[in-house]
Amino acid sequence: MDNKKIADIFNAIADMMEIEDDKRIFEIRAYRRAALTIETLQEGVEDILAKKGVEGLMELNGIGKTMAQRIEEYTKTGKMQKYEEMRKKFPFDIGTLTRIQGIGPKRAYRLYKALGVKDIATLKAALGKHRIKTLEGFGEKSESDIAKGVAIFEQGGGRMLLGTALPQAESIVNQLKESGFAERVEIAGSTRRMKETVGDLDILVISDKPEKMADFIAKMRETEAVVVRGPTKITVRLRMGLNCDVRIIEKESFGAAMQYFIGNKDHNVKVRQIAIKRGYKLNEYGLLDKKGRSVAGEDEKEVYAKLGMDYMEPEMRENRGEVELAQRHKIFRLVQLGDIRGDLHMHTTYSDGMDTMEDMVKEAIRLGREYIGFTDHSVREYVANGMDDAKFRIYSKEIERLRKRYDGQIKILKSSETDISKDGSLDWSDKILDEMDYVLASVHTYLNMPKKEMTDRVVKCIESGKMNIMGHPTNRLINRRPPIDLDLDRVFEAAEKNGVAMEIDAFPDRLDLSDENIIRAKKYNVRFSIDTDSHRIGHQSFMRYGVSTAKRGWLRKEDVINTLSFKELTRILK
DNA sequence: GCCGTTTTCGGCCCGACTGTTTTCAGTCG
Repeated sequence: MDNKKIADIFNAIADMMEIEDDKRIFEIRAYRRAALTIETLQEGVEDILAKKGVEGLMELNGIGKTMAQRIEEYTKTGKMQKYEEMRKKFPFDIGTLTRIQGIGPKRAYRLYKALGVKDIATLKAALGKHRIKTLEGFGEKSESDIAKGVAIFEQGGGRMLLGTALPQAESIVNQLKESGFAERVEIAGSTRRMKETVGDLDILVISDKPEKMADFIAKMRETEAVVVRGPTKITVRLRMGLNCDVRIIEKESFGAAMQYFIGNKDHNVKVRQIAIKRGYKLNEYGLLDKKGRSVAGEDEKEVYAKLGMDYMEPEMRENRGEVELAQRHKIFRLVQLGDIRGDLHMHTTYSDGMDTMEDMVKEAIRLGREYIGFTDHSVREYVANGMDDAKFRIYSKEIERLRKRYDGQIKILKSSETDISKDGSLDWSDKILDEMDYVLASVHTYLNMPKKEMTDRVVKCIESGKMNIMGHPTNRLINRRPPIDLDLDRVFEAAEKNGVAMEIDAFPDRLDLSDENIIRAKKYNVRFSIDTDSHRIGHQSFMRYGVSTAKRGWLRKEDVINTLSFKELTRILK
């Protein structure tokens, strides 16, 4: 897939144009916007070109004729003329240098001109000799900031899993609430939108003691260092490796600030454009009329309402059509955590789980589940201690024992996470499959099969009529393993025809299907199952990540099979 | 360079903080 590379090139072009002539700001922005679109695209640009040509690319947000042609040029020749020409004028690794905190295009260029800095290695050499602080416009502080930026860059500096970042954010929120200096504390930013990975934490606070609040934040046990500190904003570097921005907001502006700091950039740009069309100005302090008087600000819903829009949940605010929907007053209710009645994917000590079946049952009862399904691995999954036929008998007996023991408290379904073999068959005999209440089937082996073969394998299994749920359909691991190469449209089409549900695996490093792929699957009449894939009792509370991913994919309650009553569920599983 | 319920030209979101300046450029979100 060329997407990442093309996005990097567009960003580099924008950087170089900014050095050359920063008055062409709108052209520069156009390149950055195109880069963002391409980078977050789930489909390869070469696939779009193959299917719909340059026109297909031009349907994308921020991609016009020129950008589309440049993308096509790159996919055909491996080069982009515009970029190659500009590189002659700026022959240094601007893309990498500008990823260092504290270095933008202008400073990168000056470092290159004055000190011959071309990449990280030459930058480190210049730092070692303390040459940077001697340059005009730089000083002692700039040099040490850049040194810190390099250190952060080298230890990864990447985005963190939501499942790691959110608990940290919640812990900080609780501490701020208990500090006595805050009247209200809310998480904002991508964490609030429940994006699968998070680049930093954003927290909004109402406080009438901003100085004391900032002192408190600077001294929290999680804080490693203060990055910036002003009267309304403090940024700290957390020990866990994320930056945390805390903004101190007036009560009468809190809703406007929420609106401003929750939506992604594109969502906010659109909402502000709507404000302008209606004769207002929208910023983090409020919705202001021509005379600068605030017409809304304290309440977020009020801000949207004054703009003629429905309120929408944070998970929707990604500029994927929700703005237009809200203007037409067509925002609908998304599936909620409270709608979930059961969990259909969990492991126990019968395969690779860490807790016993009975402990898992007790935890599920504690969480208020009406039903659960056990899905220990089939024999081929030997690395996960998969069960053979004999072990399945014992597993089966234990499920029956627990059904009686916890009768009236919870319903227990018998299943197995069954391997989809290389040839598309299932890793159990039909006799054993018949004993199960439903079959969850997943790909775990031969992950590198070419697209056509992999798709044939999965589609054959779906069409066998023997499976009910496809477990973690793309088998990606966020930041660690790419998805298997599937033609998802063919998979979803087969799933629709055969009544097979697609799983939304809620495990924080899976979130599979992803939000984007859910949107794609929804074009077909596919249903979904949001499951935790728990391997110990604590994992059962991962459900919230799955539900938020479903919300990000715009799912309603009726799209999700485990919102059904036990009776309805067992009926459709048959 | 993109884009369209103020349309094919003329707009394009807005502000905070820092360092090194002496009124602001650069960076970041």
